[in-house]
Amino acid sequence: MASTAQQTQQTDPQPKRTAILEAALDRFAELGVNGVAVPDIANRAQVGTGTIYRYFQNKEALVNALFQEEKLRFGEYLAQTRDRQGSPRELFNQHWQQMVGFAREHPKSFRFLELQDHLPYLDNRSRALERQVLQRLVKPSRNLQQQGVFRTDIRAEIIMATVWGAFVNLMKAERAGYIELSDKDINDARDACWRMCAS
Amino acid sequence: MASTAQQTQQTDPQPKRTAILEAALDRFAELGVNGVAVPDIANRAQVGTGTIYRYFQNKEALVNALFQEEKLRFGEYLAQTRDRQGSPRELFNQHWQQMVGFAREHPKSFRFLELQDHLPYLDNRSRALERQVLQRLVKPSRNLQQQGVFRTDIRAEIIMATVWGAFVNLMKAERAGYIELSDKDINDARDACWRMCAS
Amino acid sequence: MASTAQQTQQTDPQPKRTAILEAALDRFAELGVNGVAVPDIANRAQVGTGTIYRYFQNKEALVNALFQEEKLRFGEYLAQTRDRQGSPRELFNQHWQQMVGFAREHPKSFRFLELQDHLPYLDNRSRALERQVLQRLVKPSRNLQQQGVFRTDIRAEIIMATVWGAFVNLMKAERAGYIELSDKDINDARDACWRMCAS
Amino acid sequence: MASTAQQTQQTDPQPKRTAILEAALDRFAELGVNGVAVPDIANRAQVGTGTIYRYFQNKEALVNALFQEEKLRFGEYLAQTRDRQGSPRELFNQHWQQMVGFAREHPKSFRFLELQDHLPYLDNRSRALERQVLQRLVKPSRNLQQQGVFRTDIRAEIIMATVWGAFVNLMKAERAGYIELSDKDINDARDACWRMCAS
DNA sequence: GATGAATGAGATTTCATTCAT
DNA sequence: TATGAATGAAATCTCATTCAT
Repeated sequence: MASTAQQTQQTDPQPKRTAILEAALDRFAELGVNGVAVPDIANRAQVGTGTIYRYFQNKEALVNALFQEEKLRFGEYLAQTRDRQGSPRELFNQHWQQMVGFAREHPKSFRFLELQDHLPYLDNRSRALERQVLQRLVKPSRNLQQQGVFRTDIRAEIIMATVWGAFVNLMKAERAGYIELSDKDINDARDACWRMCAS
Repeated sequence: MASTAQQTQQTDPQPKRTAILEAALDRFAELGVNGVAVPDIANRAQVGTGTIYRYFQNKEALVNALFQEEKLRFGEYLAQTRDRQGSPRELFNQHWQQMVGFAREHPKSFRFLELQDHLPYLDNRSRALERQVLQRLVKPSRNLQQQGVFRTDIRAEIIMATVWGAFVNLMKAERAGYIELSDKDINDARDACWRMCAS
Repeated sequence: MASTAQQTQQTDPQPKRTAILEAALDRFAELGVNGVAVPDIANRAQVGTGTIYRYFQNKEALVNALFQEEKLRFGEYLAQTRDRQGSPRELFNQHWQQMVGFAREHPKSFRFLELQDHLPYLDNRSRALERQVLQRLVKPSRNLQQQGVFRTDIRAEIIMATVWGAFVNLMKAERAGYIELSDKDINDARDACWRMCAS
Repeated sequence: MASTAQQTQQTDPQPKRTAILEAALDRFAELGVNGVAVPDIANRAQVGTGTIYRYFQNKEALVNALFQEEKLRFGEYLAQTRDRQGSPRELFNQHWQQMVGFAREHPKSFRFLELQDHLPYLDNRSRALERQVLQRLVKPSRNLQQQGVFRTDIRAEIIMATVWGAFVNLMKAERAGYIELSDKDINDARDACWRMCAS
């Protein structure tokens, strides 16, 4: 694709910033935010310690910037153009597949975003963004309710929180080594969630 | 019950240890394990800092001990004698209510156990215990499957992880201020989960 | 003297705090507040670095505490019981001698207090205390004015600031190696200051 | 004068150097030498950070260069052509007015030069220059002594240090907010100093 | 010459842990 | 056994200086 070709030609305008965020994601996903020292991130990013403080006011600001970038990346991933055709059931499956796809293709991002507790240091912008991305997940539920496909005796927010929680916990249990997830398992869970919502 | 009466008369054989664990839960639930300094725990427990190290080898051991105590408390809560009579649906509802009850009656315990990421420092014992308690949640699913009440085309572990994840995420979203949960919402989610599992 | 004997028997209730303040005065007097790192103070005080932060919230608080202790010490030095007899001129000379005595007996204290610019980091308490000690120097001027000994066509504050400034600058010039001060020089300056004020 | 007219037409041969020194004086006067980071000076001077190091070997060299420039400026200010006529008293008053004028017209310069402690980093050239400028203040005292106007029973250096110290301390107390100085106060102090010296 | 992003040594500060009492 | 003052290793962060452009 032309756009891809162009992208590869475009040079990152802030390669160090990018390297820092990548390194931070890498370490945070593995050890948690508090398990990683700033110089460790600098090392992995092949950057001086002080450089991190040129791009981010302090460690907390770095965490929030990373959180926001990854939440946005996640939001964009979910919004990827996809076949708008198909039955509601097929659309639901596509949605689910999108969630799986993100967790599989961006495992560090997923671990950092969803498997850790950031409440103690997230700033308002981060929390607003998280809310906003969650709202994007609520919308399809609401649409399906209006189409009479999803039950209407339950709030769309609750449907979303339930499905999303189910999904995240599957990933969490796999990550902790408590279960192994085959493709069938994931599809089974998907179908169970459909049953949960369908009228 | 006599045993209960006795228990209340029994003096705690290790009151300091208990005070430390209580204080630790209190602070950990609010600020996360890494947000709390050991002397802070000692202060809140009305105990010398060094005393903590008489009962626990180090901070990590304290975290693991607390995790295990609370997981056990949670397991026992779930196992509380209840009406074994009733339809499968009623039993499921009782189960769900048990989960809600724990989260409501022991909010600190719930936050600490379920809303934080402990993977980086949990030891084998803690992880084995978590597994074990999760298994207790799997069993009812398996039973209901064997009775033909739950669908059998999906593994009991997956059912459990899904329902449990749905529940935890509701609590998480409430804690983060992203949704407000009425009793109806919680019951709606319960019924949705039932639909998910029932054959 | 009995009081002295008692003092030597009294043990300092906070020997570490005292050692830290002593070490800090020592280094600050020589290199200025910004020329000294906290671990240097700790080393000289034979104390762990962290110990300093048990007694003082941060470096700035240490500077302010030291400033206040030394200002007080200076104030007390000036207030030392002395011969209340004697002519105004003799009293003035005693006053001057007191100032000389402090600068000579507590050279580090004098350098730290008077030859450095603390404005950028002094807190309100420190500034209030400095004001207060300066007021103690204003009072004798005012008294002598009321007795008709000092001229009254000039504000007591101005007299004080002038005499005190003259004295401090003599010490400063000596410290910088720009002049050498004999006893005669110091007495000459004293007499000059007397002429300045006397009616 | 022709030379002055030319000077105003001449473009500064080193405008960046001048901008750096101006910016440094500005910041140093306010925050002290150690309170100002080199890049801050560069920003205010509208100059790249590295540029500072083209004109000055390091920060200490910059401080010394600035100190010397300002001391010279002060020396020149004092030497400004003035009415050589007039009684000794009038000459003394003119001298005093010169000091006041410098402090009022070049407050940053005055604060930097006189209200801060530079001893720890002044180099030999700076200290020699300071001595030299002070000598210029000593000379008039010596002259007046030789004319029999000033008392001769006190060294000219002592007279000078005393008068100068009195003056500086008035300014310092005003700067610290400890006193407010009216024109009358300043003139009163001047007259007091005259009395100090006059035979 | 001029720049300013990048650097890393070094400063400040925290906190898990120890140990004398 | 219990204490909590003391510790210093390690974390966070700053800033004088360099160097590729």
